[in-house]
Amino acid sequence: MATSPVRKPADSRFALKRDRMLKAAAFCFNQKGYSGTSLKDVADQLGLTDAALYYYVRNKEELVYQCYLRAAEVGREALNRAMTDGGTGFDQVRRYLQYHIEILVGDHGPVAIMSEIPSLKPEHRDEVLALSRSHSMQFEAMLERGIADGSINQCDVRMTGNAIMGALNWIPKWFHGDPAVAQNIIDEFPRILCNGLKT
Amino acid sequence: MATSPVRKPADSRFALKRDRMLKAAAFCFNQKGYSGTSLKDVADQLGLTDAALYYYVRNKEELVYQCYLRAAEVGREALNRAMTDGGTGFDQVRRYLQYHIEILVGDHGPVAIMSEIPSLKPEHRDEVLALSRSHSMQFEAMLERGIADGSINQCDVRMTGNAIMGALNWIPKWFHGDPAVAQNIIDEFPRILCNGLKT
DNA sequence: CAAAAAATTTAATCCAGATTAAAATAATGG
DNA sequence: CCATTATTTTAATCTGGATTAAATTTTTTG
Repeated sequence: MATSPVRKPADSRFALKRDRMLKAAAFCFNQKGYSGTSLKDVADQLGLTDAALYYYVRNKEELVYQCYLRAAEVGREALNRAMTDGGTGFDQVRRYLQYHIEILVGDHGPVAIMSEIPSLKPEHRDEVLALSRSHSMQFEAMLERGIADGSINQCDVRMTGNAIMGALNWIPKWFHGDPAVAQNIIDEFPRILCNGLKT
Repeated sequence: MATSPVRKPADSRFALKRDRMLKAAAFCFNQKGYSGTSLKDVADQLGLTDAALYYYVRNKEELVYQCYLRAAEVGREALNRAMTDGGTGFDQVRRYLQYHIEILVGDHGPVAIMSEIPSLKPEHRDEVLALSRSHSMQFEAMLERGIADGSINQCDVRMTGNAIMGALNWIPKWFHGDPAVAQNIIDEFPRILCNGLKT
């Protein structure tokens, strides 16, 4: 039962296809919601049959779950990059937004909005909820560091965080892949969302 | 076939119950999405049977449709009140946000987020889409007036509008009716969202 | 190339939840 | 109190779409 020695090409192809699938799913979920998209919708995007998806994922619920995990990771990475970049709290917030948005609208393909966490099965729901909360808390902490170092105005970090996250989370609802618009978002959103934070 | 003369009590009761139903539906839709909520979910909130809902509405699709119409009207009213209030563009934006948010989180009960417009049947979809676009355009026009009168910073009104609307639309995703939080949102959100607009 | 493994499809099955029709109950008006 | 209308429930039906199993095609490997 020791893991088979190599199997490089097959595995990497599997991972690649699975990735494409998750992105196709994210795209559909963002448009029509989790329950609103059928597996056929996702399969169509890939030129596959709905049944084929089961080769990559246990069931539909696991598909959202994986999408949400990926979304959480994308957010976490943006946050981490921004923190290691250093600078004032304001700088970090600004960079976090830049990084996160670049991925949301960039070639990494669509990232799922976590808008139907309640539909996940309890264990998954709890896990994703924890990830989501953790992300919010880290962002709020970042805001607080900015307030402490004087780069960000005194404010209610909880509400400010909710406002900014809302603006981010809503992007996939109106952005549909036009590269010109993507560039516009990348250029404008970090500025717009940070403007109100300056001291 | 002339409309019956009076029938006051019955009609008003019908309208009232129908209103409650729309709010219950909006609540469910905001949590679990349109396709994700069953008619039973909505009926349970009202202490009714799922079949009873058909007395008030033709079918499930019409339920969302009505919810979205109400949401559109609520937004339009907030916008109109703000405009008739007058003042600088900035003042108007600020008041619009205040009015709209007060209704979103206030006693008027939950207002549906228009997050699944694609699920509507074509005629309804087009109509709601038109209302939604009209709202966005009016809001952007308001921003432009602010820029023209010097009360709002030069900015990309399209993106700024998208950012602010996103923050608003996301509120029902994390606000679940706690009055203390509601007050907090009312107090903070208009300030937060307007802060970045000032000249 | 031939066997084995991987990937996908075809063809059922199965079920939650929407919808409907008929029956039952509640409210109202004379 | 009766008759009528309004409201709700009970009990089917019907269907889209998830899921599964078996068969088929494609790819890999020795």
